[in-house]
Amino acid sequence: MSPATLPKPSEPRWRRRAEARPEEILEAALEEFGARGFEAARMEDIAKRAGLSKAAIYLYFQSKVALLEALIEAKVGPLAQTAQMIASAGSADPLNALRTLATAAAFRLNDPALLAVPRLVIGISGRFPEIATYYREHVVEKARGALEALIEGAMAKGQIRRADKNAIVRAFIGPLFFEAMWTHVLGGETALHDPQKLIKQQFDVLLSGLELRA
Amino acid sequence: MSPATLPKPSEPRWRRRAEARPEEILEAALEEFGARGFEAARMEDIAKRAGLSKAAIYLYFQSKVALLEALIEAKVGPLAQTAQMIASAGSADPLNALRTLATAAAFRLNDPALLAVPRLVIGISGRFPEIATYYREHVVEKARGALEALIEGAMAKGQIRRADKNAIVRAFIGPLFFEAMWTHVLGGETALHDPQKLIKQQFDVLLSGLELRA
Amino acid sequence: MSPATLPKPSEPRWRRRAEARPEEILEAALEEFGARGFEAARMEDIAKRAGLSKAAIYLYFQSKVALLEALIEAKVGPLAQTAQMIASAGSADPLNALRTLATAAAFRLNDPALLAVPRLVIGISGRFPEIATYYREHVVEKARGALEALIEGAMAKGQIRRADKNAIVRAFIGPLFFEAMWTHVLGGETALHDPQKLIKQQFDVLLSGLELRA
Amino acid sequence: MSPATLPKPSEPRWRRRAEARPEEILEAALEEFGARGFEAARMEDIAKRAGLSKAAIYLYFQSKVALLEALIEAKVGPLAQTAQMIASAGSADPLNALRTLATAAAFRLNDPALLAVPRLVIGISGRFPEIATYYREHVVEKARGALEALIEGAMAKGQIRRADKNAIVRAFIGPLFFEAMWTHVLGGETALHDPQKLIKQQFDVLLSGLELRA
DNA sequence: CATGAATGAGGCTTCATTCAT
DNA sequence: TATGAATGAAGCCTCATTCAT
Repeated sequence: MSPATLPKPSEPRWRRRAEARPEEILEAALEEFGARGFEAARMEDIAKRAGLSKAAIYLYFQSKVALLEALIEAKVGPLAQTAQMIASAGSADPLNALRTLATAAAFRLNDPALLAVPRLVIGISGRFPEIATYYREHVVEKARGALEALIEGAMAKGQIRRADKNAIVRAFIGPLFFEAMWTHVLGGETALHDPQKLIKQQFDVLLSGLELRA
Repeated sequence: MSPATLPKPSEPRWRRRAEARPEEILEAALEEFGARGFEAARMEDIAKRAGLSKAAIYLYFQSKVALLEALIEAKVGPLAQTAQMIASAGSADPLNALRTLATAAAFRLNDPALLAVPRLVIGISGRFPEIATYYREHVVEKARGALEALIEGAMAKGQIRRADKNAIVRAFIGPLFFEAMWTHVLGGETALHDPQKLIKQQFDVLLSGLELRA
Repeated sequence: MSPATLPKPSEPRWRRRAEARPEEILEAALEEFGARGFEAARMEDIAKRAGLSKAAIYLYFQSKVALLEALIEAKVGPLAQTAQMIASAGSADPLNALRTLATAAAFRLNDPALLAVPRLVIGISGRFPEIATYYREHVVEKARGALEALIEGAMAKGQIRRADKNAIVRAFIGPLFFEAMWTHVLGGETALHDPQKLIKQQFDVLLSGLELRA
Repeated sequence: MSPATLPKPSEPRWRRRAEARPEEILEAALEEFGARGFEAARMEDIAKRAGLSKAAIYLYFQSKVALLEALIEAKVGPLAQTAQMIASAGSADPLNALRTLATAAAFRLNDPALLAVPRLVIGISGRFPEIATYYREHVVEKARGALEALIEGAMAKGQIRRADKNAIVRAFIGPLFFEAMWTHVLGGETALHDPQKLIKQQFDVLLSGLELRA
C-alpha cells in the first residue's frame, strides 16, 4: 500500500488527542491531587483518569513534582488575568464593581473544583514553600492588588470613606475564603447555597461601616 | 532515715518518662505532620524527634492514622474549653470582650505552631473527611458558637445594631483566618507582626458599620 | 526476505516471559513455601528464585496470602482431574485398577515435591482453615470418591467381598500417606524406594482379607 | 500482722506457681504453636496464656526455638514410655492387645490437642529437620517398634499368619493417622466420633486377611 | 523472680520512575 | 507517541529479644 492512500499523514487523527494530552493530564492531576492530596495521589490513578498509561505521563512531565508545578502554573494564569480585567473594568463605578465581583466570587466558590487548588497549595505548603509563595505572588497578591485598586477608586470617588486599605481587602476576602473552607473543606453547612444573600449580608455588615456619614 | 525523705515509691522517677511519652510523641507528630504534611511525614522522624525508636511509637499509638487522630483530638480539647470560657466571661461587656478576644487571637496567630493544626486538617481533608468534620464540629463550630453568644449579647445590650449574626461572625473570623494563612502558610508579609494595629484596623472597618446610629 | 520467515508479530518473543510469569512465580513459591513453610518464606526469596524483583510479584498476585491461595488452587486442579479419570478408567477390572493406581501413587510419592503441597496445607491449617478445607474438598474428597467408586465396582463384580467402604478407602490411602510423611517429612528410611514391593506387601496384607472365601 | 500468721513462709504460695511455670509455659506454647504454627505464634500470646509477661518466658527458655525444642521434648517422653509399656503388657494375648491399643488410640485421636504436636512437627519439618527427625526417632519409631513387637508376638503365638511386619504396622497406623489428619487438620467429617466402630471396621477389613486359614 | 518499656532487624507492600518494544 | 513490564527505594508495622528497675 502506497503512503499516498493514507489520509493526511502530515496531520494524522491521533495527533489531535496527543496535542490535547498535557491539558488532559493536568485536569486529571488536579482532580486526584485535589481529592487525595499531593502525596497520596498516585500517578497511576492520574494516568487512568487522563486515559493513558502511567509511563505516558512522563512523556509530558518530568516527574510528579514537575506535574504539580505545571498544574499550579496552569491554574494561576487565568486567575491573574481575571483579576487584572476586573480592576480596570471597575473604574466607572468601583463600589458597584466590588459588589458584582463579590457576588461572582460567591457563586464560583460554590464549585468545589475551584477550591481544589488553594486547598492543595495549603496542603503542600510545608513541603514546597516555593510553590506556596509562587501561588501567593501570582494569585493572591494579584487579587489583592486588583481589589485595592477598586477600593482606592471607590474612596477616590467618595463612594466609601477613607480607611486602611489593607484592612478593607482582608474584610472582603476573608469572610468568603472562610466560608468556602468551612463548606467545601470542613464539610459544614453553609450560607454559600444562597450566594446572593450571603453577599448581601456581608456587604450589609461591612459596607455600612464604610459609607460616608453625613 | 525517715521515710518522709524518700521519694514516693508509688511514683518512681523512671516512670516519669513513660508517662510523658504519649504527649511527647504527639508534640513531635505535630511538628512533623505540620512541616511535611501527613503523608510525607515519616514515623521514623517523629520517633527521632520524640527521642525514641520507631517501634516505640507503636506502644502508644496503633498506627500512623491513629496518631493523627489522637493528635487532632488532643489539640481540640483545650481550644473548645477556651471558647466556652470566653463566651461566658464576656457577659458584662460583650463588645469589649470581642475586642479583647480578637486581639488575643491576633497575638496567638503569630505563633506558626498554632496554625499547624488547621493547616494539617485542610491538607488531609480530602483523604480523611471525618477528621475534617470532627475538627469543624469540635473547634470551629464551638468557636462560632462562642462568638455568636458574644455578638448576641452585644446586640441585646444595644452595643451594636442588629444584623445577621452569621455574617458578623464570618466578618470576625474570616479576616484573621485569611491573614494567618496568608502569612504562615503562603509566606506573605503581613500585618500580623503588629496584632494590636491589625485588630484596630479591622474593628475600625467592621464595627463602625455595626454601631448604633442616631 | 519472505514474510513467512518472520516470527508471528501477534506473539512477540518478549511476551513469552511475561505470560509465563505467574506459573514461574507459583513454582518458586511452592519451593519456598514447601521448604520453609508459609510464614518463614520470604517474598524476596520467591522473587529471586522466579528470576524477578520482589515488587514484580505484586503485578501478578495481590499479596502473600493470595499467592498461597493461588498456589493451592493451581496444584489442586490437575489432581482432581486425575482422580476423575482413574475412577472411570477402571470400570472393566476395578481390582486391577486399584493395584495399578496404588503402584503409580507409590512411585509418585517418591517425588518430594509432590508432598510439598499436603505438607504445606497441614502446616497452615491452623491459620487458614478455609484453605485446608478447600484442599480437602477438592483433592482428598475427590480422591476418596474415586477410590470408593473403584471399590464399589470391585465389590459389585465380586472381586472382593463386601465390607465397609469407608474403612477400605482408609486402608488404602492411610498406609501410603503415612509412609510418605514418614519418609519425606520426618526423614525416615522407607520402603518407598521400592514402590513395587511396597504395594505388593500392602495388597498382600490388605486384599487377602477382602478376598472372597469359598 | 505478725509473720507467724502467714502460712509457711519457707514455702510461700507464689513459689508453687513459679515452680510450675515452665510447664505452664510449655502448655501455653503448645496451644499457640498448635493453633497458629510456630512462626505465626507470638511470644506475647504465649506469655498471656501462661499468665506472665513476655520477658518472663526468657527466664525459663533461651529463645523461641528453644521453647519449641523443649516443647517437643516434653511431649515426647510420655509417649515413648507408653509405647514401651504397651509392648510388654501385651505379651499374653498380643492380638487382643493390638485391638485394645487401637481402640484406645482411636479414642485419643478424638482429642485435637493430641494432634497438635504431630501437626506442628509436620509444619516445621522444613525449617527444623532435626526436630522432625528427633520426633520420628523418639515417637514414631518407638511406636513402630512397640507395634512390631506385638505383631511379632501375635505371629509367634499363631494368632495371625506370617506376613511382612513393616506392611502390617503401616496398615495399623496409617488409617488412623489419615483419619486423624482428615478430621482435625482438614476439617472433614469423620468416622472418629465413633471410635469403637471405626476400629471394628478397620480390624474387620485388616485382620481378616491376617487370620489363619484352615 | 518479674515486668513494663524499649529497640533493632526484618518483612510486606507501595509507588515513582525507567526500559524495551 | 505509547505502553506493559519491571524495579529500587522507601515506608509502615511487627516481633523476638533485652534492659532497667
